[in-house]
Amino acid sequence: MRPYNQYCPVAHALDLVGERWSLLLVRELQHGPLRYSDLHDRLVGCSTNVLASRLRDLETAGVITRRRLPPPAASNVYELTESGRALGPVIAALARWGLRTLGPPQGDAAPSPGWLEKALRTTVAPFAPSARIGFSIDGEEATLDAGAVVEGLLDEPDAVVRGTPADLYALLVDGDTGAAEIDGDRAVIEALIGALATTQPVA
Amino acid sequence: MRPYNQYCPVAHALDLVGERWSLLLVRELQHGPLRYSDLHDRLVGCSTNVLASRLRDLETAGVITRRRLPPPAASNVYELTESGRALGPVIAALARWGLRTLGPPQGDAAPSPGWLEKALRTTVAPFAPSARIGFSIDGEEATLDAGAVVEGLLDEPDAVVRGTPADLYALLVDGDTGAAEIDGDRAVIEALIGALATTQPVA
DNA sequence: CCGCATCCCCAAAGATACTG
DNA sequence: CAGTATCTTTGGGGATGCGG
Repeated sequence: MRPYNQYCPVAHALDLVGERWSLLLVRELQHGPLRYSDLHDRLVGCSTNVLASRLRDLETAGVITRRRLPPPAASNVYELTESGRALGPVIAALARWGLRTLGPPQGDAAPSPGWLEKALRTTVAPFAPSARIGFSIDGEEATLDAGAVVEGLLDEPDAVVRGTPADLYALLVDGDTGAAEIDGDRAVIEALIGALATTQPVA
Repeated sequence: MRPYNQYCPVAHALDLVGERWSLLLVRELQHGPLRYSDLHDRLVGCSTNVLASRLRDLETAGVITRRRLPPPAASNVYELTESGRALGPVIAALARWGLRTLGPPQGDAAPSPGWLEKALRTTVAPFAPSARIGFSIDGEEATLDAGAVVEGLLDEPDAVVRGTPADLYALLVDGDTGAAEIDGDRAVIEALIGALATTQPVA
């Protein structure tokens, strides 16, 4: 991309990660290293040449690293550098803003495995209260435990939320406590909703 | 821009403000409404057709509004909507990440009027301790007062920082307390540096 | 002047085929 | 699997024009 040529941290950041697909690529790598074809599968619509170009640019920018796995798994994986992981607050801020107008998930949406864990990690975890909240949504299970997200339902949660993706959206975005089934301490759920509703984040 | 077609808040946010110049345009409007030609002057390199296109798209997206000033100042101004103002955390997160690799300002840089106030507001204010810190940098004066930024030097500050833009950069980004001249309570300056450093590990 | 719309040109994105 | 090569299409940059 042609640089903006402005001495401004925002412009400089966009010089590095402002191109099309760049931040979505970083988003995919936030949950662990991936191979080229994994990335190509997840970034539907991103053609191979564009993906290769972005990987090169982001490596030059110091955001990602290419690493060759040791035999017998002789393949390359891409992973975030420390600088790339530092983009977490940027992704989270974008996610929270995007939620304002995203709208609830449509019924025919078939999310990919691990979607719940990733969704909680990027948009909810940075603002979560120090409680243990389990989620069982449409077959996926994850637990928000004092700001961290783990797979499955941990023992002795303060509360557990069950329902569909649309129920989860209604609960966390609209604050509609009637949609999902809530077991346990409803106060921690209210606290979570309140934390998400306040619009002064960035952790 | 062609949409990403992903049910993801990040992708949706980028569908709305991910195009070239969009976020820089929002950045310019963060400190008050501006006219078309004002924006064109500040976004050097953004051609007129692209600027007009972005303004239309952002208005459609509900991020900005066009308003006709009453006579005799019969001209249009553009200003952020509530949704546009909600992009503040996104801009701030990008700014903080961009600072990691931006580097100190070059000597021949002639910043625009009000740069200090804007810089403090976007990158420093969200993380400032509850103190009154004055800044007198290269003729510009501003005060950070319990998270708010005002023009000029307020009375009875806890501390005052004086120096060049490069000194300010060295102080706030590198944590180099030797560059700028610091009057008053150095502890609040240390607290500010600490608050900036905790969420922004400099490479 | 201010606020764009038009036109032209080139760079970048999308799609597909192909190769080590 | 991990890209490169090639082609087409879209979008941005720059200049100009033009009505209010």
